[in-house]
Amino acid sequence: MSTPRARARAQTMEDIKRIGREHLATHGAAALSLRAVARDLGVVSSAVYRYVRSRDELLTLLVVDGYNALGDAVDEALVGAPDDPAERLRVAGRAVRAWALAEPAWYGLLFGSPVPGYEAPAEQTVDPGVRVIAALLRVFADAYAAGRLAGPARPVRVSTALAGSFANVRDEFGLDVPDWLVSRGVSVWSALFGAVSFDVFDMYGRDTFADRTELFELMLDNLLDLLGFRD
Amino acid sequence: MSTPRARARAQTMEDIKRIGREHLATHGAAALSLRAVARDLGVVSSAVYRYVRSRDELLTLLVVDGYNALGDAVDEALVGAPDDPAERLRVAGRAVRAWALAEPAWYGLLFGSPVPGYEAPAEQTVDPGVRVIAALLRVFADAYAAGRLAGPARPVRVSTALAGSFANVRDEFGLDVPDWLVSRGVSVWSALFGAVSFDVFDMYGRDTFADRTELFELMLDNLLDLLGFRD
DNA sequence: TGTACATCAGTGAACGCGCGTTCACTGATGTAC
DNA sequence: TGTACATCAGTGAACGCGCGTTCACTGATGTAC
Repeated sequence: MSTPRARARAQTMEDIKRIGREHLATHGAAALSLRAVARDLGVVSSAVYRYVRSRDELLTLLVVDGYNALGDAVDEALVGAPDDPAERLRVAGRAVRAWALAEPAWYGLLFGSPVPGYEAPAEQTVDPGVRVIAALLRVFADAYAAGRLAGPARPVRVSTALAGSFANVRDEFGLDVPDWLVSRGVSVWSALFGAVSFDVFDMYGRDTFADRTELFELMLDNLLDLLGFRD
Repeated sequence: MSTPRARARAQTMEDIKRIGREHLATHGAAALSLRAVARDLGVVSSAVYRYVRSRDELLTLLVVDGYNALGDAVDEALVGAPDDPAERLRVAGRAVRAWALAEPAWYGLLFGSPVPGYEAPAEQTVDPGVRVIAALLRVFADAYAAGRLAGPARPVRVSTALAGSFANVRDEFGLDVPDWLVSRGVSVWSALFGAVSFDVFDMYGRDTFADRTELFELMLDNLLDLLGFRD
């Protein structure tokens, strides 16, 4: 089907992205350099331009691949998970953390400080970037539909403008959940990534907590409470 | 008291740090360059070495100043805040967010992806770095002492190792609070910074939420619930 | 099946640029007597 | 108060380095007839 040339090309493309990822880890996103990638690829620097239009385009490829790798990790973890929504939420959270700890630099490219002078093009990055929150929202909606969640003691008041945003979210993801759950869901989402970032970026002191995995499990317990799971 | 020369030196030092902060904003931490700072200072590049031993030392100065600026912002906000612990927690959270939005690059230096090839020296950065969580823990302990918090429905089980870490935290900050509150407190802490990072680093889509300040207020409500505030 | 042509991967030189850091120096400011 | 010396801010040249990107090119691979 494909010619040898086409296969070689695909292989080289993969090599470039792999080397790019390695450089992310050793030198950081800001220092990602096509010349250095070319060196590791064993090729003269201008040759890389046959594959990638510019340094920024390579960054975008890595961003898109990264969101997809993370999305795959979460989706795969959920495929093997039990039906219980509480447990599925834990499984998804653990998958995010495990992936981030395995690929700290790649995670940093996606969720760390923005790379100066580079803005990820929305057309290419939004869809993959939305996969994790989409998966989480599905779990939230399932928990709600199954009557597993206790609503707020006092009604959650949301302005018309923000209620409109919440309605858009519901539409986009095809959900049927109340505003209070959207509010809690967004909180759980950002809290989850906050905990993972603190862990990956080493914001707790080096040895403050003896067992960070256990600490994360406590965080998951707390997030389940926050979402409203009845015991 | 001080000689003109000493005063000029102090002024130049401040200028260097100010310019460094500006470069953080425009070019990012990884691209912070002593030559560029010298250029903006209107001085030949080698002159900067009279003030700063190396590029990394300048980074460390900015990190320390950053933690202190954030710590000051939180402390000052709390000075003017009411006694109610719930409100104090909100005030502290808003202060963190406001500072981060006003100084996104500086915030990114402190809480974003690590700068490749640079590690902040613990001796200088730990004390200032710990100020915000110290302030939060005091609020948590006050809320607990005032009987404002509901404990967990089911007991929180913590391994001996992690319980030891929790005990160390209690000692270090002179607190008298149960393990479940340390667990929730750490969660609130990382969740708060997760929400602020999502906001500052633009991880929500550009226009997903009509009013991010209001969204953050909902997050604060949720964090208060998570901590255990009775209504 | 063989040939002529088109496509394309990779080369090597060049462009103009910026970086951190060292060093010997000049000239102004500060200090001890 | 005046002078001799020490301190120190800033200069300018140099070191060796890496960067993104363009361009004309060679030679191998693929394709149309």
